[in-house]
Amino acid sequence: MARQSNTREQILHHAAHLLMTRGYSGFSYRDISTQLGVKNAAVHYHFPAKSDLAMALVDEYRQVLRQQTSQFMAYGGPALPQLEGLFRFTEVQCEKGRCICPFGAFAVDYNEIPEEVRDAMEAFMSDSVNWLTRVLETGREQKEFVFSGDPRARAMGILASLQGARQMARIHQQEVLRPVIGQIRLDLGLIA
Amino acid sequence: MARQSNTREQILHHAAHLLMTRGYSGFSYRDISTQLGVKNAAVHYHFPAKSDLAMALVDEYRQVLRQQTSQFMAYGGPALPQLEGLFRFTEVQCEKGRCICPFGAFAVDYNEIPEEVRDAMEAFMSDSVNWLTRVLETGREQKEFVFSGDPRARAMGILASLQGARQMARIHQQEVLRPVIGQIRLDLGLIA
DNA sequence: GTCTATATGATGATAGAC
DNA sequence: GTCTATCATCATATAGAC
Repeated sequence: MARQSNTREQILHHAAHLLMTRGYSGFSYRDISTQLGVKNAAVHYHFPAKSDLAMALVDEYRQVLRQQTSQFMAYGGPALPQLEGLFRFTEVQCEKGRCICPFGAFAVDYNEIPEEVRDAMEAFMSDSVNWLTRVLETGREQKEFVFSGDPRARAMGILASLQGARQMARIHQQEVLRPVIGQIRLDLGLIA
Repeated sequence: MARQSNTREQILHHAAHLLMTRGYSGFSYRDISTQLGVKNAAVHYHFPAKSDLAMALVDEYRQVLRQQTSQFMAYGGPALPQLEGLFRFTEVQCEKGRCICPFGAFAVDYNEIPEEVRDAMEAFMSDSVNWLTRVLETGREQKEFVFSGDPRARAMGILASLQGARQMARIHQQEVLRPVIGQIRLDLGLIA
């Protein structure tokens, strides 16, 4: 893979942050270009339309998750560290300025993004649900987790909790993410 | 309370829908005025700034929840119907064109709304958490629910699940809200 | 009291300079 | 290949007509 230009990387970096803090229709090319010290049209060179930038952002976020999950998917192994990795990943992203999930941001502006991006989001979400379902199944087989019901439904419930918690955290004065994660642990029999 | 003008009500109605489908910074006064057959400035008469409209939207949504909860808060009673009411309320809102929670929309655009609105949102969220905490506590005392751990943490977990599920539902092809609600029921001992 | 005409600035995007 | 000058359009918001 050819090395991406520095400007392109910087654009993606700033755009990812802006997406999480202001939402998709809440930031402009000018916001990015100002921080980079160039004109907004320079951003248009790297990403002709805003939807191209959206597509790149989804791809990038997808790769981040893949880096954390591909190993497990390929080789199997203990399930608990996988789950803990998901918790830590969420906590770290959440603490950085109370950022909401890029996914949540796109979900809100879902009707304003092109179908191509929506498909990528759907694929991303399917991957996430499949991965966590597999983690839960494996963990239950190996007696790491104790829970009843359908693993897939539980996977969806956990992902929904985390996503919702990240949004509530932005509004609520009180801590949200920590108790919600504690709750998930409890329901998986991880706390005596 | 003096009766509100018809135009004002209509503006609020359309704005509420637009908020849930396109997000706060995803709709404009023109979007509203066009649907009403007037000029955008007419909307500015009723709500001088967009933040005034935002404030009214939060207040309105808050009243909707109060209508469903005030009775319980005041008189006590069986907890299960309260919880079922929350589920039904969420399902109905979600089915109407896969609308996300107005709250989730505002959370994304949190950095673009004035402090006054943020305070109202915080108050709204506190009310919601307090209400559900009380429902869970009462339900556990009356043996309607069976669960372990802190009722408040569980209340936050449930609300986060529902909010996250509404967003996932927009993206995911597969059904999300139903399995997530099923999961909540399971963890409250409502399914044998 | 209610709405329309108008202003001012920001937005995404194009054509062309270096 | 990379960026700047410029555009048409849309945003929120004001001043003033009915």
